[in-house]
Amino acid sequence: MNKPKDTRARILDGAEELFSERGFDRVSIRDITRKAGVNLASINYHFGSKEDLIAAVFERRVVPVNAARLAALDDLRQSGRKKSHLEAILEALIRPTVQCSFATPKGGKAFSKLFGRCLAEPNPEIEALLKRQFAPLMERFDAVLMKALPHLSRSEIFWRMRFTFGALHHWHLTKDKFLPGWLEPVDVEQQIQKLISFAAAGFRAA
Amino acid sequence: MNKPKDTRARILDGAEELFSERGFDRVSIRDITRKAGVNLASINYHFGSKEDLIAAVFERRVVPVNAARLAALDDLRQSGRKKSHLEAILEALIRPTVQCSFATPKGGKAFSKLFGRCLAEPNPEIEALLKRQFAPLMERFDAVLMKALPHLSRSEIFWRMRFTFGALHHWHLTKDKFLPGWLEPVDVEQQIQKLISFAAAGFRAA
DNA sequence: GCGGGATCCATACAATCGTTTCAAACGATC
DNA sequence: GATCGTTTGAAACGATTGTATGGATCCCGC
Repeated sequence: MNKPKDTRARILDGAEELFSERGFDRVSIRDITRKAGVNLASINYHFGSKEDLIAAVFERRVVPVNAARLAALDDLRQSGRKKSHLEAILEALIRPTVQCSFATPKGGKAFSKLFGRCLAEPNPEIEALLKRQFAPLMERFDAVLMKALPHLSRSEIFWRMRFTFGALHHWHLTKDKFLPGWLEPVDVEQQIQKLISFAAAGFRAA
Repeated sequence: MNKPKDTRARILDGAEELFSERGFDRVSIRDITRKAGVNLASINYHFGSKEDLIAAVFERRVVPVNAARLAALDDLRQSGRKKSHLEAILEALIRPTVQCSFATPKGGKAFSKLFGRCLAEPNPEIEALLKRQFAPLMERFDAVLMKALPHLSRSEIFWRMRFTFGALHHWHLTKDKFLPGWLEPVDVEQQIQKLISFAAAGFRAA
């Protein structure tokens, strides 16, 4: 068994699942190593500290998602006409996360909650991480949206962007919580579409 | 100094501020008692446990806010015509929290963050508290919205309500975070209006 | 002014936290 | 097969956590 090299990966997987369920502070080093079936000291050996493990777990998911968002934005600029559809811009923001949340058989559920949780975490290091990962992203979306909606002020776009992000964030965080029994099930595409059309209408409000 | 009776209140105030800044898990009993200038044992004496203190801090703010929401909904039904404005319904949901967030000179900032944080907390007791406080509220809003928007299915209303709540929640949580320097300042009424018009447009989306 | 319940205080407790240590086991290289 | 750096293992560290205890102090009704 116990292949030599995958200790790192097993820690990351176990940590992601536990973090997404309980948050960073309510999961101990011992919980993670127990779940991953590795030695207690291996987290500090491979990652340096718990904080650094958190950052590694976080970045493993967020970096590719944000890269996909920027790539979608680039595709939009190249292929499309001068002014992009509002819906297409919002899709570039929304689709990568929602898709990733539904995707990987085990990581999906964890990713969704993890992603939502990071935005709510009081941990100052996480906050710095967020800023680093999202500041350039937001600038790009700001610029594109200002071209698509020239009648809106920059501040107005900022707030509507924040509301949109809030809807997306809260959906991730409560993805499978507080759901009433009568609710009709939705697949990935329907969920993406619901988010896009809600946000697009919000951006188009008078 | 040290009036005899206000130890409880000083604990609640100090705890609220600290909780809202750092979250429940990153604040110790000792942090709270130190800030409140009271003895270490007084939290367990007055509240029983840290969990119970959290519940007390939470309910002190949320109960009156949710009561105000339901009262606003009642006013709407009595004074208005059979079908209520969508905007008026959303105002009943949004105004109490935003107003409370801007209101009390010191509690306002804390309330806003505290309120946003509760919705993101992994603590299972907080989750139960939330369910107890918000389940009846959501049912009432569901019913009113179904009358106001009869062409939407119940599931559709559920999701748009959740997106709206997400925008509101995220606004609370990041109220004074990640704000760019060029952003124009907004007062209470403007902020409420922005939230309402965004959400209303989302509810009216095709 | 005195008894008694409520409150406060200093301190101790057991448990758990993240991290460190150092020796043992491993894997590749020559 | 000896030797190297890398990885794992069991145990212990000091610090911090929430809570419990028992005596001092206060306040109010009699």
